[in-house]
Amino acid sequence: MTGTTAGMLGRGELADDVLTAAVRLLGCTIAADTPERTVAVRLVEVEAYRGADDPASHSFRGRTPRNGVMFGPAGHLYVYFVYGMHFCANITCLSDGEPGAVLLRAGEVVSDLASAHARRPSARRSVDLARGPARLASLLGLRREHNGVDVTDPASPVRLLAAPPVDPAQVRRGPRVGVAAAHELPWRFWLDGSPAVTQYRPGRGAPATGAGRRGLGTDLRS
DNA sequence: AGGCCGATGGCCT
DNA sequence: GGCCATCGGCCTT
Repeated sequence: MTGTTAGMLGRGELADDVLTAAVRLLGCTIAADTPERTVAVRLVEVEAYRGADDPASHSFRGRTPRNGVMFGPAGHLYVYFVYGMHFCANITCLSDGEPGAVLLRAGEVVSDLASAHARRPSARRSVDLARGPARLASLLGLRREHNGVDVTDPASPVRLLAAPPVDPAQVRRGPRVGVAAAHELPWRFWLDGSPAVTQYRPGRGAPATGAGRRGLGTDLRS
Protein backbone atom coordinates (compact mmCIF):
# COMPACT_ATOMS: atom_id res chain seq x y z
CA MET A 1 0.00 0.00 0.00
CA THR A 2 1.50 3.30 -1.02
CA GLY A 3 1.31 5.96 1.60
CA THR A 4 -0.60 9.14 1.04
CA THR A 5 0.82 12.59 1.54
CA ALA A 6 -1.29 15.38 2.91
CA GLY A 7 -2.73 17.42 0.06
CA MET A 8 -2.12 14.83 -2.62
CA LEU A 9 -4.88 12.79 -4.21
CA GLY A 10 -4.14 9.09 -3.81
CA ARG A 11 -4.08 6.83 -6.86
CA GLY A 12 -6.57 4.56 -5.13
CA GLU A 13 -9.25 7.20 -5.62
CA LEU A 14 -8.85 6.82 -9.38
CA ALA A 15 -8.69 3.05 -9.54
CA ASP A 16 -12.29 1.85 -9.38
CA ASP A 17 -13.95 3.23 -12.50
CA VAL A 18 -13.38 6.11 -14.88
CA LEU A 19 -16.69 7.88 -14.23
CA THR A 20 -16.18 8.02 -10.48
CA ALA A 21 -12.61 9.13 -11.05
CA ALA A 22 -13.73 11.90 -13.41
CA VAL A 23 -16.15 13.33 -10.87
CA ARG A 24 -13.57 12.98 -8.13
CA LEU A 25 -11.09 15.05 -10.15
CA LEU A 26 -13.47 18.00 -10.47
CA GLY A 27 -12.43 20.71 -8.04
CA CYS A 28 -8.97 19.20 -7.53
CA THR A 29 -5.88 21.19 -8.46
CA ILE A 30 -3.08 20.41 -10.90
CA ALA A 31 0.17 22.16 -10.06
CA ALA A 32 3.01 22.24 -12.57
CA ASP A 33 6.51 23.58 -12.15
CA THR A 34 7.33 25.80 -15.10
CA PRO A 35 10.67 27.45 -15.79
CA GLU A 36 9.36 30.61 -14.18
CA ARG A 37 7.00 29.66 -11.40
CA THR A 38 4.60 26.96 -10.37
CA VAL A 39 1.24 27.35 -12.09
CA ALA A 40 -1.82 25.74 -10.54
CA VAL A 41 -5.22 25.14 -12.06
CA ARG A 42 -8.49 24.00 -10.48
CA LEU A 43 -10.22 21.45 -12.70
CA VAL A 44 -13.73 22.38 -13.78
CA GLU A 45 -14.26 20.10 -16.80
CA VAL A 46 -13.10 16.55 -17.55
CA GLU A 47 -13.97 13.61 -19.80
CA ALA A 48 -13.76 9.90 -19.04
CA TYR A 49 -12.27 7.39 -21.49
CA ARG A 50 -12.18 3.64 -20.96
CA GLY A 51 -10.11 1.15 -22.87
CA ALA A 52 -11.88 -2.05 -23.54
CA ASP A 53 -15.44 -1.05 -24.38
CA ASP A 54 -15.22 2.64 -25.31
CA PRO A 55 -14.74 3.16 -29.07
CA ALA A 56 -13.75 6.79 -28.50
CA SER A 57 -10.79 5.87 -26.33
CA HIS A 58 -7.26 5.87 -27.69
CA SER A 59 -6.79 2.49 -26.06
CA PHE A 60 -9.84 0.88 -27.68
CA ARG A 61 -7.81 -0.97 -30.32
CA GLY A 62 -5.18 -2.21 -27.95
CA ARG A 63 -1.84 -1.12 -26.69
CA THR A 64 0.53 0.87 -28.90
CA PRO A 65 3.65 2.92 -28.14
CA ARG A 66 1.49 6.04 -28.05
CA ASN A 67 -1.16 4.90 -25.59
CA GLY A 68 0.96 2.63 -23.40
CA VAL A 69 0.65 4.81 -20.31
CA MET A 70 -3.12 4.29 -20.33
CA PHE A 71 -2.49 0.62 -19.59
CA GLY A 72 -0.33 1.35 -16.57
CA PRO A 73 -1.29 2.23 -13.00
CA ALA A 74 -3.62 5.09 -12.12
CA GLY A 75 -2.41 8.57 -11.33
CA HIS A 76 0.02 9.11 -14.21
CA LEU A 77 -0.07 11.66 -17.01
CA TYR A 78 -1.04 10.45 -20.46
CA VAL A 79 -0.01 13.27 -22.79
CA TYR A 80 -0.70 13.03 -26.52
CA PHE A 81 -0.01 15.22 -29.52
CA VAL A 82 -2.90 16.12 -31.81
CA TYR A 83 -3.64 18.21 -34.91
CA GLY A 84 0.05 18.60 -35.54
CA MET A 85 0.47 21.31 -32.93
CA HIS A 86 -1.36 20.71 -29.67
CA PHE A 87 -0.81 18.58 -26.61
CA CYS A 88 -3.63 17.30 -24.42
CA ALA A 89 -3.26 15.72 -21.00
CA ASN A 90 -5.09 12.93 -19.23
CA ILE A 91 -4.71 11.36 -15.83
CA THR A 92 -4.71 7.59 -15.99
CA CYS A 93 -7.29 5.57 -14.07
CA LEU A 94 -8.10 1.98 -13.18
CA SER A 95 -5.62 -0.64 -12.09
CA ASP A 96 -2.38 -1.66 -13.78
CA GLY A 97 -3.17 -3.52 -16.99
CA GLU A 98 -6.64 -2.04 -17.35
CA PRO A 99 -6.69 1.00 -19.68
CA GLY A 100 -8.54 4.15 -18.66
CA ALA A 101 -7.98 7.88 -18.41
CA VAL A 102 -9.64 11.19 -17.71
CA LEU A 103 -8.98 14.05 -20.14
CA LEU A 104 -8.33 17.38 -18.46
CA ARG A 105 -10.56 19.69 -20.49
CA ALA A 106 -10.62 22.96 -18.58
CA GLY A 107 -9.58 24.67 -15.38
CA GLU A 108 -9.47 27.96 -13.55
CA VAL A 109 -6.09 29.42 -12.62
CA VAL A 110 -5.49 29.29 -8.88
CA SER A 111 -1.96 30.66 -8.89
CA ASP A 112 -0.54 32.70 -10.05
CA LEU A 113 -2.46 34.82 -12.45
CA ALA A 114 0.42 37.01 -13.60
CA SER A 115 2.64 34.05 -14.48
CA ALA A 116 -0.24 32.35 -16.25
CA HIS A 117 -0.90 35.37 -18.43
CA ALA A 118 2.79 35.60 -19.21
CA ARG A 119 2.76 31.98 -20.34
CA ARG A 120 -0.27 32.37 -22.58
CA PRO A 121 -0.32 35.94 -23.89
CA SER A 122 -2.94 35.05 -26.49
CA ALA A 123 -5.51 34.63 -23.72
CA ARG A 124 -6.89 38.10 -23.27
CA ARG A 125 -9.24 37.13 -20.47
CA SER A 126 -8.19 35.08 -17.44
CA VAL A 127 -11.06 32.69 -18.00
CA ASP A 128 -9.49 31.62 -21.31
CA LEU A 129 -6.10 30.70 -19.83
CA ALA A 130 -6.98 27.02 -19.35
CA ARG A 131 -10.31 26.86 -21.20
CA GLY A 132 -9.90 23.83 -23.45
CA PRO A 133 -7.64 20.78 -23.20
CA ALA A 134 -4.80 22.08 -25.38
CA ARG A 135 -4.87 25.47 -23.69
CA LEU A 136 -4.74 23.82 -20.28
CA ALA A 137 -1.81 21.63 -21.32
CA SER A 138 -0.05 24.61 -22.85
CA LEU A 139 -0.50 26.73 -19.75
CA LEU A 140 0.96 24.02 -17.56
CA GLY A 141 3.75 23.39 -20.05
CA LEU A 142 2.74 19.75 -20.52
CA ARG A 143 4.50 18.15 -23.46
CA ARG A 144 5.83 14.79 -24.67
CA GLU A 145 8.40 14.57 -21.90
CA HIS A 146 5.66 14.64 -19.25
CA ASN A 147 4.03 11.49 -20.59
CA GLY A 148 4.03 8.97 -17.75
CA VAL A 149 4.74 11.39 -14.91
CA ASP A 150 3.28 10.23 -11.59
CA VAL A 151 1.06 13.06 -10.39
CA THR A 152 0.53 11.41 -7.00
CA ASP A 153 4.22 11.79 -6.17
CA PRO A 154 4.93 14.99 -4.22
CA ALA A 155 8.37 15.10 -5.86
CA SER A 156 6.97 15.16 -9.40
CA PRO A 157 7.11 18.28 -11.54
CA VAL A 158 3.35 17.93 -12.03
CA ARG A 159 1.19 17.16 -9.03
CA LEU A 160 -2.46 16.43 -8.35
CA LEU A 161 -3.67 18.14 -5.20
CA ALA A 162 -6.81 16.82 -3.54
CA ALA A 163 -9.85 18.90 -2.76
CA PRO A 164 -12.91 17.74 -0.87
CA PRO A 165 -15.33 15.97 -3.23
CA VAL A 166 -17.59 18.51 -4.89
CA ASP A 167 -21.28 18.73 -4.13
CA PRO A 168 -23.00 16.34 -6.58
CA ALA A 169 -25.64 19.00 -7.20
CA GLN A 170 -22.94 21.17 -8.76
CA VAL A 171 -21.84 18.49 -11.22
CA ARG A 172 -23.36 18.29 -14.67
CA ARG A 173 -22.77 15.70 -17.36
CA GLY A 174 -23.24 15.39 -21.09
CA PRO A 175 -21.69 13.98 -24.27
CA ARG A 176 -17.96 14.36 -24.85
CA VAL A 177 -16.73 17.17 -27.05
CA GLY A 178 -15.67 16.51 -30.62
CA VAL A 179 -15.75 12.73 -30.50
CA ALA A 180 -17.17 10.86 -33.46
CA ALA A 181 -17.46 7.46 -31.82
CA ALA A 182 -19.81 6.71 -28.95
CA HIS A 183 -21.04 10.29 -28.93
CA GLU A 184 -24.14 9.16 -27.06
CA LEU A 185 -22.20 8.39 -23.88
CA PRO A 186 -22.54 11.26 -21.37
CA TRP A 187 -19.01 10.92 -20.09
CA ARG A 188 -18.12 14.60 -19.93
CA PHE A 189 -18.45 16.17 -16.48
CA TRP A 190 -18.22 19.81 -15.45
CA LEU A 191 -18.93 22.16 -12.61
CA ASP A 192 -22.15 24.04 -13.16
CA GLY A 193 -21.67 27.74 -13.65
CA SER A 194 -17.93 27.80 -14.26
CA PRO A 195 -17.12 30.29 -17.03
CA ALA A 196 -14.04 28.25 -17.99
CA VAL A 197 -16.08 25.29 -19.20
CA THR A 198 -15.70 24.87 -22.96
CA GLN A 199 -18.45 25.12 -25.50
CA TYR A 200 -20.00 21.89 -26.71
CA ARG A 201 -19.11 20.79 -30.22
CA PRO A 202 -20.46 17.55 -31.66
CA GLY A 203 -18.07 15.10 -33.27
CA ARG A 204 -18.46 13.89 -36.86
CA GLY A 205 -21.78 12.14 -37.22
CA ALA A 206 -23.06 13.24 -33.85
CA PRO A 207 -26.32 15.18 -33.75
CA ALA A 208 -25.71 18.92 -33.89
CA THR A 209 -28.36 19.64 -31.30
CA GLY A 210 -28.94 18.08 -27.95
CA ALA A 211 -26.51 19.40 -25.45
CA GLY A 212 -26.59 23.01 -26.62
CA ARG A 213 -24.20 25.84 -25.91
CA ARG A 214 -21.95 24.74 -23.12
CA GLY A 215 -23.77 21.46 -23.17
CA LEU A 216 -26.91 22.01 -21.20
CA GLY A 217 -26.06 18.82 -19.41
CA THR A 218 -28.08 16.80 -17.02
CA ASP A 219 -27.85 16.49 -13.30
CA LEU A 220 -25.27 14.08 -11.94
CA ARG A 221 -27.97 11.87 -10.48
CA SER A 222 -29.67 11.25 -13.83
C1' DA B 1 -22.58 34.18 -30.55
C1' DG B 2 -21.69 31.07 -34.02
C1' DG B 3 -19.58 29.09 -38.34
C1' DC B 4 -15.69 28.33 -41.29
C1' DC B 5 -10.94 27.67 -42.16
C1' DG B 6 -5.96 26.96 -42.09
C1' DA B 7 -2.07 25.28 -39.54
C1' DT B 8 0.64 20.98 -39.13
C1' DG B 9 2.41 16.14 -37.72
C1' DG B 10 1.78 11.63 -35.94
C1' DC B 11 -0.74 7.54 -36.04
C1' DC B 12 -3.38 3.83 -38.14
C1' DT B 13 -6.02 1.54 -42.14
C1' DG C 1 -4.27 8.80 -47.48
C1' DG C 2 -7.45 10.10 -43.99
C1' DC C 3 -8.49 11.17 -39.63
C1' DC C 4 -7.91 13.47 -35.61
C1' DA C 5 -10.28 14.05 -27.57
C1' DT C 6 -7.90 21.76 -31.06
C1' DC C 7 -7.05 26.71 -31.38
C1' DG C 8 -7.22 31.36 -32.99
C1' DG C 9 -8.46 34.48 -36.49
C1' DC C 10 -11.77 36.25 -39.41
C1' DC C 11 -16.13 36.37 -41.24
C1' DT C 12 -21.29 36.86 -41.03
C1' DT C 13 -25.60 37.33 -38.15
